[in-house]
Amino acid sequence: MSTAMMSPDTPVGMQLPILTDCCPPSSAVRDDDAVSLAAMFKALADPARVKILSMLLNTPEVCACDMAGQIGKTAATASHHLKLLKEAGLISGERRGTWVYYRVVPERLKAIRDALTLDAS
Amino acid sequence: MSTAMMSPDTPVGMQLPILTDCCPPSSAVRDDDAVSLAAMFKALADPARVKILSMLLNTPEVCACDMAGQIGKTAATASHHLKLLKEAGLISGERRGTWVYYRVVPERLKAIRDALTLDAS
DNA sequence: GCGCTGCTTCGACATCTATCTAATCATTGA
DNA sequence: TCAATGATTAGATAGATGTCGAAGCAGCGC
Repeated sequence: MSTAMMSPDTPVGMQLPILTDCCPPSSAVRDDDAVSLAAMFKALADPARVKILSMLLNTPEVCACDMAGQIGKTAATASHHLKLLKEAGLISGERRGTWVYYRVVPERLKAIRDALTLDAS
Repeated sequence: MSTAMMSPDTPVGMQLPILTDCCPPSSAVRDDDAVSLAAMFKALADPARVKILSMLLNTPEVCACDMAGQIGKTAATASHHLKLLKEAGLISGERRGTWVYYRVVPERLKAIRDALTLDAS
């Protein structure tokens, strides 16, 4: 596991900085940050949920009554996916009479985008 | 399922645009786009893989020999996660002698960020 | 060649997930 | 109140996933 291993020889011709250790010791993200980020990614790790989010990115809000048709699944399955997206904080739902309308939560999407942005740029 | 349903009554006081249909008929993303996007999200849907990616965002490249230690799992498990990230096109690995170095694929990250960006902004 | 070390693959197992049908809850209108 | 419609939940099931130990593969140094 090499806790204090010497640097592996840098091949001739490499212009990369020679590190004093095999890897930088800096821990990348805190454990709980990694967990919460992974939870958001997991919420998007299904084509049906990607479609739902995409619909909501194109339109201010979408009625649940059309979700099932758009993703080609039953209403129960659509409701399941909407629940997962809502639990991840990526969308919010509001009942108005008979129908339930969903919309995106922009701040959460920004959090994901920021986590995927290179430090150098 | 309402293929041509009349708009549900907009509650009094709503300032939202009155739609002529319950939902806009425009399909959000193509099926295969949703599938490939979901595959990338799935590749990030685990705290260990989020940590790995985060390490690679902070450093130009990271030796596989330290991945296991950083994520707190065995080398076999780390290799498994690295394989998934590589198969999703999010990272690339290069063997140089004894060690294998991984780095991020910036274009793929940008593709994800773009998919999460609101059309209005 | 031989051993050493690092990385990957294999096999197994417990857990989680997507999907459906059926049942239940919520709201409206008669 | 009752029936109708939309949304959610419950239960069941097939398939996917994370994890580990063990085995196999790839370089390096002797």
